[in-house]
Amino acid sequence: MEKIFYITTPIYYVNDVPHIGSAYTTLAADILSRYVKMKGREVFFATGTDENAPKVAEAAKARGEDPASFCERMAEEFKKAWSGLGISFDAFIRTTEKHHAEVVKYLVQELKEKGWIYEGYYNGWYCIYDETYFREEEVERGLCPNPECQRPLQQVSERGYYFKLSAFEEPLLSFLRESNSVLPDFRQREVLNFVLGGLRDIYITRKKKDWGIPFPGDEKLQVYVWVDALINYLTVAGFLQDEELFTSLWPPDVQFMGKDILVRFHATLWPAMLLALGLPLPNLLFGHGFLTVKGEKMSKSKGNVIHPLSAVEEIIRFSGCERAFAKDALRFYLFRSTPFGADGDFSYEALRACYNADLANNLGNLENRLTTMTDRYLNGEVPPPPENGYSQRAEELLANYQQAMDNLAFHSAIGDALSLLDMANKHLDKTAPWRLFKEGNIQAIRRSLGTAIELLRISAILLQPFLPSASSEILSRLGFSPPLLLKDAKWGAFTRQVEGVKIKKMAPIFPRMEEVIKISAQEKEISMDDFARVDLRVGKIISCKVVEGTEKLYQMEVDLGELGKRRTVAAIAPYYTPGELIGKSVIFVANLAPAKIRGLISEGMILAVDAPNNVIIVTPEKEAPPGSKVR
RNA sequence: GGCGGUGUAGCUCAGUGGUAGAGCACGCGGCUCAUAACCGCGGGGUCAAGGGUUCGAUACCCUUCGCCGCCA
Repeated sequence: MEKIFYITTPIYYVNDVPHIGSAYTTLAADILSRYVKMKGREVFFATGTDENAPKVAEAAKARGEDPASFCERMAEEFKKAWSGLGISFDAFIRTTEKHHAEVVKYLVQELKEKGWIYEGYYNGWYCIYDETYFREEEVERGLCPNPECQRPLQQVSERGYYFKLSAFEEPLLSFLRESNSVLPDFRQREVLNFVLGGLRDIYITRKKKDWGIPFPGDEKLQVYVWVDALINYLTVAGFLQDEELFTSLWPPDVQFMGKDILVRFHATLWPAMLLALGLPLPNLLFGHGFLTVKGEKMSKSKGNVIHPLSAVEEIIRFSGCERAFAKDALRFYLFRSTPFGADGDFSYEALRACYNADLANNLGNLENRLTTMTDRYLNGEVPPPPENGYSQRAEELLANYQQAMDNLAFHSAIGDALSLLDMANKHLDKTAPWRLFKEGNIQAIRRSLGTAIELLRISAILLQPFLPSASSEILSRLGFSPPLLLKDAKWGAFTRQVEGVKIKKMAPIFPRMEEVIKISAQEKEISMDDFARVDLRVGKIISCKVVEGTEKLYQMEVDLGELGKRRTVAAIAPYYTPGELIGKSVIFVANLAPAKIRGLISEGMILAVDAPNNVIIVTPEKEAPPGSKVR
């Protein structure tokens, strides 16, 4: 039996909601998965969530939530996000699954028995916040070396266990020197340099907490989360549970990850663990780059984090395309605009440019003009592709595409597929079926459209991994039944159509995006127009009383002059008495959509300063008549 | 500090020992099947700077400067 092609993504830390970075990795895996399936091979694509870190429990407790149900909820968030992006995985592992803990304990025990784990003392520094240990030489003035942390460290000396990573330098080097063990090649060099610099044994236990996997044979300790996390790739493949599955999967064919966890973990600790266990090593580790936003690192503090699902919403909003195609557009943009492996930049401007140029003008418009002409000139009947000079060029591009895909050069594979569309557009211009129609030359029209449609058909097949829904739609509109395989992408290889199908003009799949200004408004800055939409007015509070059954809420009536009186509810009772408020002039948001608060209608909002432990009402510096505009 | 990479048209990037290319953007023209689309043409670059090798370098070597990454 042929080995099942096994693809993994890292498991994602549940403390964070799915962001564009994790989406990027998972999309890459989905793209490869679809490509391999297109080659007719069986694929197993696994992803999941990393839930055993102590911080996860802390985060849950901070929200007053039980860690288990917190993880449950977050794991669902991830699944929802992936399906919202059109990703279809074959397995989803959560490291809090019971079976995973069994696998981890079993393997740790095995490593101990084989002598790769030994007991020892850990002397050094520990950062409570980062949950990270540091060696003496890494630390200055007792502060955390992580530039974003820099908190005081604890000096620790504790008993625990080490994994003999240092024993694997030689075998690791021979693995890492293989030509395609690590990609991109520049990262392979980084990894090699790292290992050549010498490996230290790694401390693989932590003090036991009420969250995490206990260390076998020592109740006071638990397994370091990275050891636990890496083992997920074995668990999800059926290790110790489904031997048949496991033998048909192992080792992974491609393991995807961000560059940050390639060198130390996936290209070093992970293969060393496998070597120690006597298990085959992964065929390929791929460390892709990061996405920045307008050249800046994404971070919560900068407020520029892109959430993949909201990016899909934006695409829908600005183009009006269907949701399934918006999902396609996002993944297409991500892999079209940045060579896979390198760092990339995300911006809605670039997304729009890419969407319009490639998807609307090129692909979508070509499909549209071809279906229209087939409908009008040929009564909806798709002509077969004639043999001509295009077949050879199409074959060359197909070969380039395959080579690119096999090397995970998604960027250039997309380029090859798009070249076919260019050829089709040029061909139409040269042969001008609309002129042939006026001349009544139906045979020539059949040849012309037959050629262009075949180019589009092949291109749509090649684009299936990148545009799963749109490709499928295009092929269906042309009368084929997707999904088609790579072998169908040969010139004239697949002319079979759904019986008696009539091609008709349909609504554009990718309507153009026109609204540049609105898009920029989605980013950090808002335009003057956006600000002007807020109707700020001077208002005079004319009544104020506590909302029944609450301690903090006041219900007030505000006089807005020409706009009349408005009711509003505000949580300012701890800071002002009704007497202080009645008669006061305030700044009021007059065109806020009405909301119901505690069953009471609130028809606007009073502006107030959110000061530490205080709330301060904003008032005009001098008296102004109620209803005056504020700008 | 060590190692690796990179600096080419407004933007994103290809590229080769023989005096530069693509896509996007921009301008003009054509066409009308099409989503102001598509097709054609065009402007625009001392290929970071300096030196060397060579008949000849953007490409090879050295130095400097800028940026990035990995490690320490």
